[in-house]
Amino acid sequence: MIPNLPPKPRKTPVQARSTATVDAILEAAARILETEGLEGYTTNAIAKRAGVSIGSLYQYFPNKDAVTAALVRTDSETMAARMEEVRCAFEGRPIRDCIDALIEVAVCHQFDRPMLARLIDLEEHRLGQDFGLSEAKQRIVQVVRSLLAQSGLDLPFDLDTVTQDVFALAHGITDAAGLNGETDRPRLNTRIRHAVLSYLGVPAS
Amino acid sequence: MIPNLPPKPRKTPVQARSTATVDAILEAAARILETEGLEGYTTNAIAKRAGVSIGSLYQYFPNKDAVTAALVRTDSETMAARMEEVRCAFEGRPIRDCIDALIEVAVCHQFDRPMLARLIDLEEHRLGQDFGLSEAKQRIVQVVRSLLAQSGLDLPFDLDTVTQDVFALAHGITDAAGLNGETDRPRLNTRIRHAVLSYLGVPAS
DNA sequence: TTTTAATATGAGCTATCACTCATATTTATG
DNA sequence: CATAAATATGAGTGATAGCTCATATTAAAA
Repeated sequence: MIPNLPPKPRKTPVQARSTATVDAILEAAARILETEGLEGYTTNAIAKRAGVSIGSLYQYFPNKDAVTAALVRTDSETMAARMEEVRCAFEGRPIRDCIDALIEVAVCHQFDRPMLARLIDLEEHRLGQDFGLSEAKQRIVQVVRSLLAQSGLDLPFDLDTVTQDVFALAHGITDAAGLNGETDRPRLNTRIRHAVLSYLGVPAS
Repeated sequence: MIPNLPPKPRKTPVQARSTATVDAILEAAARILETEGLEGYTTNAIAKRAGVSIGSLYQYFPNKDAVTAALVRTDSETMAARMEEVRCAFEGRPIRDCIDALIEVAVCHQFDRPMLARLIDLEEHRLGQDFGLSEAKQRIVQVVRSLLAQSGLDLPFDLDTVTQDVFALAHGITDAAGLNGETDRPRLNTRIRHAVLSYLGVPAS
């Protein structure tokens, strides 16, 4: 008899079509962020581009931020999975090769849709620790952290700092390149590899 | 008799009090972006925090974007002026020292108000080439570009690429540190200096 | 002082956005 | 088939944002 104040969490899709609806919504959300930016990023626009009614959207997401959070989470988990996969595949092989492959993954993730990556990043920080966004991000960081820990390299700063900085500088270079309209991904990879390896103090090949 | 379709450009302040009004508006805009983010960044909120009526705001800015553009321009011009000043002051002295000082300026600009810097950056790109924002940014880049050109260093890539990447990686590291809540600026300077110098191939001291 | 220009005000208009709900349709279940 | 559960719909609602305008106040000009 207690008036359910927050009936927030909505239905979880059980049939195939509702799963498709949710997928379409997230895909549409990403495309709108990418092409229209935050200005055009409205729930009505998302539903429309998804080919779904606005009512359907709110049957699976309690509010707009929940859509964004789901988008962020999907994005992070995809990234985490790819990074872990690479780490696993390069077990035992030279660190340089693994770093190369990880850079490839990170760049691929951010460089093809620079505006989307940028806005997802922004929203991720705005939504903060709510919505439990950070788990996947932790996994991503952990891949690189453990790689560096096992590398035997003489790091210029403590492990966590180096991990963070390597991510940050790669992210910064990719972001600038993407917004600058560059399209040559191998070249970008080369530059980032140079920045990362020289930061880490790995001697040039 | 032509119906002035775009009566957009508003009054330019001539008296002292109106100049103060404009300044208050821009200062309020910055503070709101910093503390409330884009959510709370409304013209009514800006006017309120500036201690000014909403009508006054629209007497000097044709629309909201014009306020943002003015904020971005002010920000860029301040940065450009400081960079040029440093460049001038370090004429003839070792490149390493000049780079250090430039990093100091850049970090100071971004690290103390990370959220503001981030959102200004975002809005700068959204407003694009309209509003003539890019002039100051060009000046900023030119300072580093010319420094590198005269350095005699054997750069790892072409001059423009290196200039862009050095900015981008410093920006990325600072951004991450700021959002991470770090407060130790000297330490951050050290890390960025390491990243920049090793990217440039300057031998460790 | 009188007149004119500059500046300031804020209630209110319009558009739009996040979100609801009553209803309809589709799928699963017995 | 009949019944119930899941899913889909979209017009409509309340709130708020950007912005206007008629009016008031202050400062400069004559």
